[in-house]
Order: sequence, then C-alpha cells, then structure tokens
Amino acid sequence: MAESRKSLYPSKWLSKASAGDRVACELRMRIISGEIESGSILSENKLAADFDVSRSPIREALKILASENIIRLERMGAVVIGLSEKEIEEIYDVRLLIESFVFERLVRIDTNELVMELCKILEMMKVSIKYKDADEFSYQDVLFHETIIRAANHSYILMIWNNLKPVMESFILLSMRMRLEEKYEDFARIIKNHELYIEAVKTKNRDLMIKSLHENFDDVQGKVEDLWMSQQMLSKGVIQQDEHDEQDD
Amino acid sequence: MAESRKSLYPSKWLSKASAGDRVACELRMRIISGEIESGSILSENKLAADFDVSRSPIREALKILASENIIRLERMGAVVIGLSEKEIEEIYDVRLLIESFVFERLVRIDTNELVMELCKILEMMKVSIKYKDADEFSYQDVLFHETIIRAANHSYILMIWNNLKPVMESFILLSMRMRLEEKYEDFARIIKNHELYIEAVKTKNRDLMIKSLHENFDDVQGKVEDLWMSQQMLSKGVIQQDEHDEQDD
DNA sequence: ATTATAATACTTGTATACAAGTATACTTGA
DNA sequence: TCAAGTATACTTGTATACAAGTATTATAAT
Repeated sequence: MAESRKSLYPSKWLSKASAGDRVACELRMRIISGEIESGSILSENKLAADFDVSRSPIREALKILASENIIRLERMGAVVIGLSEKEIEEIYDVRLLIESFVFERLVRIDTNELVMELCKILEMMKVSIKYKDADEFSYQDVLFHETIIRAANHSYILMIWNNLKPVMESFILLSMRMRLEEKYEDFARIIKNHELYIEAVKTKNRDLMIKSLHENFDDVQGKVEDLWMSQQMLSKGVIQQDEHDEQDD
Repeated sequence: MAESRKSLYPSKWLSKASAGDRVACELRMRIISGEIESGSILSENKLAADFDVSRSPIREALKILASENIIRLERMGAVVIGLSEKEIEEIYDVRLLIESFVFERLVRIDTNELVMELCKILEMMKVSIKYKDADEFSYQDVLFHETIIRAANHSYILMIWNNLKPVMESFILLSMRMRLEEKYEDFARIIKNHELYIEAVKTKNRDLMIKSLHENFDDVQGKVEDLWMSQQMLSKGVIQQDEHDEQDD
C-alpha cells in the first residue's frame, strides 16, 4: 500500500531534504498530532512500503525520532511514545531552562544587533497572522527563539535546542494551525509576549524576560491543553476527511 | 589498510554493541583524546576501509557523532570539531544546569532509595581506585550522576543527559586514566566531593549540592586543564608506542 | 602562461541482498 | 486438551550496488 495522502508537514520546508528527513518529519507530525497513537509499534518494512522508499531512509528516520524521544527503538519494532501533557510540560521546562541560561549570557554582551533581528522576525510574524498563514507564523516563532539561543554562542546549549527543535516545531505548527481556526485572538497575545521578550533583551531586564517567557508558555501550555486534547481527538477525523483529495508531494 | 591497533574504548563495554556503535565509540575516543585532530576531514569510505566494515555502520557512527557535536557533517566529508577548552566548559555548564534542575525536583520527593543507591556506587568507586581501575572508576562516576538524573524522572532532561553522556564518558575516561598515572591523589578529592553530594541529596541542602558540584567541576575543569593539554600532546606518542602490541577486539 | 572545458575520482543518498536472531503459529506426541 | 518442539515469518544489522551530484585534475585552446 503506497503513500498518497496529504502530508501534515509543510512540503516547502523539505525542498532540499533527504527521503529520510521527509519520513522523519512526516512521522513526527503524525505522532505528535495523535494520528499515530502512543503505544503503536512501527515496523521498518511496513513503513518502507507505506512511504514507498527503501529501509535505509526509514532506519534513518527512526533513529532521528528515537533521539527526539518520541519513539523507543526496541528489539522488535519501534514503540511510539508520543507527546502527552507530561512531555509537553517537560519540553517547556527545558526551554525555560535553556532560555534563562541564554539570557544570563546575553545581559553581558551587546544585544543591539540581536534586538534588530528579533524585531524583523516579529514583523514577519505579524504579516503571517495578517495573511492567516499559520505555518509561516510557526516558522518565524521557532526562528525567534532560535535566534536568541544562537546569540549566546554556546554550542552545547545549541545542541540541546537542536534536539528539541523538531518536536517543538511540530507541536507549535499543529497548535498554531488549530488556533487559526478556533482561537484567532490568541495571536495578539503571542505577539504581545514576544514584544515583551524583545524589550527584556533590549533593557536586559531579567524579570521581564522570565515574565514574558512564562506568560508565553502558560499561554501555550495551560490554556491550550483542552484545545490540544480536542485537536488530538479531531485529528483522525480531519485526516480522514482529507483522505480523498489525494496529492503527493 | 585494515584496523589492528589497540582500541582506546574499553572493549568489554561493547559486548552487545553493533558495529556502528563500536566505530562511534572508538572514533569518539580518538577525537576527544586529540589523536584525530580538530579540523580533520573524515571520509566514509576511508573509515570503512580502516575499520574493516561497510559504509552502513560508518554512516550510523557519523550520524551519532554529529548529534554529539564533535563532528560536523558537510557536503564532502565529516569535519572534526573535537573538544577544546571552550567545549569542555560548555559541557560542564550544561551539567550544572541540568543537575541543578534535577536537584530542585529531588528536594520535593523521597530520596532515601536514591541515597542508598548512590552510596553503593560510591563504594564501587572506592574499590575501583583501590585496584587502580580507571575505566571502572569512570564508569561508576558517570553512573553516579546518571542515577541522580534518572531519579528526577524527567524524560527530556534525561534526553539531554543521553546526548551529553557519550562525550562526557570519553572525556572522563581519558582524564581518569591520566590521573591514575600522574595525579593519583586527585581521586581522594573526587570521592570527597561525591560524599558531599550524597550528603546534599540526603539533607536536601541546595547550597551544599551546588558547592560539591562546583568543586567537582573546578577540579576536573580548572586544575586538569594543563594536564589535559599535555595529555593531548602525549596521546599521539602513546598511541604510536602501543602500535606494535597489536591486538584486535 | 592562462583560461575553458572535459575527464576522473570521490561524495552522498538510496535500494537491495543476505545472514543471524527472535517471536509466532503450527504441528505432533502424549 | 495441553506441552514440547519445529517451522515459518518477521526482525535487525551489515554488505554491496548504483545513481546523481560535486570537487579535482588534466587537457586543450588561446
């Protein structure tokens, strides 16, 4: 049975990616969206048939997903872990941890250039909302935080970010798409929080940074939980609904 | 040219490992010891010939090392990054970060069982020193910290640890072997610091924990720097000296 | 001598083949 | 009916083959 459904992951982000990366991105989205349920067992051969590629890229994809902690490689097949509320909280723990660490570094260096860059990204985010482009908005949102983290120039913190990023990205992508449909007014608050964040970086105000970060997370975490769960419930229905407008990437 | 030198990585730790893992461990040791210099370019084909395996496990190994940030995968060949002082400091930054985070979690739960486990490991460490087994000591040292981190039951913090662990392990392994030769008295201090750490966990004394952790790191970091550099200089000579007592794993 | 072009040698990514091991199902014997 | 053993089907890890792309080198023309 070959693959011919609409992909969850934005295909234009995969322009230069290998088959392994594509498979990883798509599987990640399906796992995080809940389409592939926690506890399911993925078989290399079956996946190879489904995605219509050989086992090599599948193996690569599974290794990637295992390092991201959303699947577990066992003797027989890969067990899906997925993202429960606990994992989502944990991811935000880590983000808080590393962004706080980074901020401590930033207060000691010149951040003018960084602030400029962040403002640019914020503008992009605003435009994305204006044109209701959830994917682009997500991209810029992730880029915003990555830009801050890169500014600290700390390769091992960046390593942690790189490990976390794909899962974060998928989660944000799904949650932003959902908000666009159901909670459009949320975007204003997200923008506001990012403005506060920039202000904190500019004035090197530690408390303000923590505040904006927390509010941003509480927003994404606490308030969205219910929506998220409903989204997970919905996802299967949504996918099935999309099933007939088949369109390969 | 097939491989036939004494391996830097303890072969008994590889009992059930795949060829890819073996290659990764061995390459990691050579990179961290400085035998393979930063900036070198590794070729899949050449490595496959050197290690006398096919490209598949080599590819796997390179992916692993790239995710650990000690090599960089580029269009043509893998560029060795290695561990300079900066990277070593960064690793300890991250350890401090995650172990502090973990400690905050530990003060809220019952740590009796953990303390027991840590005492056991500490005893093991003492025995290892007594019999001058640097490799076993390193193993237990790494296990000590991993045990603490696991106790926090935080999958994403554990993920970070798992990413960091191989490089840490290699570094500790090399530095403990060196101490055994040149700085035997250091071990007493390391044991002392670990005792303090256990005490901190037992009494949930935040300051004591930070103190012991810092002293442990300053020890490994500051004081060892010069030794480390001399070790890096030495490594090539040492390897060559070992070259003639060939012994496959 | 210098530049443009072509040939070569290496690179990555993917497909496929195979060996060794492990779980599942199917016998066969009591 | 149930236990033990065997066969089968699936698993992972590794080797090998190949296509497409990229750098390097050699050659040829000016």
